[in-house]
Amino acid sequence: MAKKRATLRMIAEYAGVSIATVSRVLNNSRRVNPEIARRVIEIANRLSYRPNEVARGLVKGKIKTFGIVVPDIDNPFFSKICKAIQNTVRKEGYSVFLYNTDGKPEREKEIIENLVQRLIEGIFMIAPRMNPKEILELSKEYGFYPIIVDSRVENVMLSAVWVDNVTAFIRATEHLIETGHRRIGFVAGSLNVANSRDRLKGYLLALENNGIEKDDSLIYEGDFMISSGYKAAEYLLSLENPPTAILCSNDLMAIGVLRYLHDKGIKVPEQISVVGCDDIDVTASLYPPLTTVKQPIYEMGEIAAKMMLKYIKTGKLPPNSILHADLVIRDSTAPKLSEVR
Amino acid sequence: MAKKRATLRMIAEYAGVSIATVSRVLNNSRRVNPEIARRVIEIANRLSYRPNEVARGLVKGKIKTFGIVVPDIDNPFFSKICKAIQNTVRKEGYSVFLYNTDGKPEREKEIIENLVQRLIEGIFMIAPRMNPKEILELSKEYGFYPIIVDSRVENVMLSAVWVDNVTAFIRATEHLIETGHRRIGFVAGSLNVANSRDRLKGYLLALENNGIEKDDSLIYEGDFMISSGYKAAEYLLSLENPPTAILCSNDLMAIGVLRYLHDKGIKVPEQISVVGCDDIDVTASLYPPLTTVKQPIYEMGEIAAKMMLKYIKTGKLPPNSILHADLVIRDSTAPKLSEVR
DNA sequence: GAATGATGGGAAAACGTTTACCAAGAATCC
DNA sequence: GGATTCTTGGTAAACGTTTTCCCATCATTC
Repeated sequence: MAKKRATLRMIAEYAGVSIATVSRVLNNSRRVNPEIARRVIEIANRLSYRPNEVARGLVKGKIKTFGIVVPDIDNPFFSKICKAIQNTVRKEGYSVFLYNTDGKPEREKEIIENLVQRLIEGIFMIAPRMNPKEILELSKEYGFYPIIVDSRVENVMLSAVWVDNVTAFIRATEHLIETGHRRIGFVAGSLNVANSRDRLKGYLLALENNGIEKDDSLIYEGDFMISSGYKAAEYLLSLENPPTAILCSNDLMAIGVLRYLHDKGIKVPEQISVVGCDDIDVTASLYPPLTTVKQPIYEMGEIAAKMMLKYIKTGKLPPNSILHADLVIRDSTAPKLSEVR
Repeated sequence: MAKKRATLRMIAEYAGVSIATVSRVLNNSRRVNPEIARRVIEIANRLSYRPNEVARGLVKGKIKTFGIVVPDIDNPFFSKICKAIQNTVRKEGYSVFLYNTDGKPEREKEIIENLVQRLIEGIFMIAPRMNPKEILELSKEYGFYPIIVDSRVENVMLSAVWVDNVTAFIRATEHLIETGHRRIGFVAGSLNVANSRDRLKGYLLALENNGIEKDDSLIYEGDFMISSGYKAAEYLLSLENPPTAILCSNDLMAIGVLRYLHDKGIKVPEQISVVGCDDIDVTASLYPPLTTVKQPIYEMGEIAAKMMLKYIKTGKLPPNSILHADLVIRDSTAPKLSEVR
């Protein structure tokens, strides 16, 4: 059973040298006699020595690890970001702690405190609920380095990567307007999330630019889950004057919308157009394939990871990175019914 | 900037007592004078003291953390398991390291070594590629406690939770047979995964039980991703005598199959029936809603986590847990075309 | 050939905890 | 009232590293 793990001490004893020498050989942090080095390495291999990262962490005051704080790992958008981060930092020998907040702001602080106790070097805050200032303050108080992912931060000394959601949603809305729609339903995500507000803003700006009066009854606040898309569609179609197109703040809610429309036998895009956002993997395989705002998901995670790594190496705050999202037009949007007639 | 974090030492100094006393108060590991205790706690709060988990880990020889090793965190099936594990162990104060293997067996060993260096208490191996015996050996050599999730293990002293895939796929296949299908295509997952082999076995047993001769050309080995489902459908429909139903080893591949059928204008279920497996969230919202083998995904993760926690507490190997998977019949299956005529 | 410098090794402190052991006083027992 | 046990606080070792300092040796320089 579980033999005792090899330690520097053991190796030192076998090799007849001091612990310091062994450490130096194994980290080659200083030149040592090649003959001794050879012997030490040989013994270390024989004992299949693995350094105790915890002990190392204690003396270094930090451990080669980052934290990832994410609202919902079960959301394919977030899981892809996590995958990108994980894949990227792994190459530099970093591990990651994963924490789910279930979108609860109070959990975020709790988690950060926990992570700091573990001497992590940095924290990826994915779509955080806390506002940037609070995060900045905590980062100073506790001494960790935060990177904000998928959330706009301005006028705060914080590194972040996000996509320009306002422009993207102007584009998406205009696509609908161009194809003749004037009553466009909007299914927002939780409005305490900056992205949701930006997407809504893009939608409203596009309406304004095109001289369409905004109608609050066409705006529904969901929570990014399939079920809330379903409810949103139910609500929007129950209006006296229902929309001819529905723009959703993410694909999951768009899937819920499609589901409701299928259930009611309403044809997409013939009777109503639907647009999503994210372009998660299933989106292209839905029926009909969904027109959606394609977010550079993997890229966003990768960039965030690289920013983190760069900061660790140089100690310099990397500049923010603002990504662009394209609209990809598939088969869920078409000219408004009346135009077709 | 980043003030010095409070340590036991600092508290001890302020309170005019020894470090040991402070430690005892904060962990209330031994009775101390209530007056002193009060003072210590008060000071600890004032300095917003957080114990250094790394130092604690070093002396205890372990850190309150588990590792999760998963083939692909971006697969909704796995991400839900991870979420369940995370949610469950969190309540007992445990954190988790997350590692993606991309399904590469050599990465598994590498990751395990890395985790062990970090003094984790246990590792969740989700759908591992390594075989159980190897895992058992490693666990003894390195001294960690493994739990196998979503993979059958028999005749090996290892705790595991999995679902009875053979029975589930007998049921799924028989559903198809009952509705009149005799040429049933099978889209397998990678056959180096035990689950894939079990599902195939269930399919073959059902055919045998019903006197249907097996036809190897109807079996296609995919890799669990949407794209391979698409390719599988392409292949199966190119056969001289194509199947009238397609049974898939997971939902993602079934989505790919549906996608291909839509592209070719083949109606589901009128012209061909499709069955998936997993019942991931989108499944019910596809068009048509997919008939699928519903896996108790969250439950599996939760049970695994509870087994782990129990082991940590009692030191006793919990017995394996074999879960049942139900077929949920939705709209993607129907009597074979010829029966309808 | 003495002074200087470079090299390579070891001793020990440090990181922040937990905990075994010790000591002194209080409480209990007969 | 003396012996024993209990209580409660402190001292210091231990966990496994890294790293600073020091020292001995040897080479180099004038």
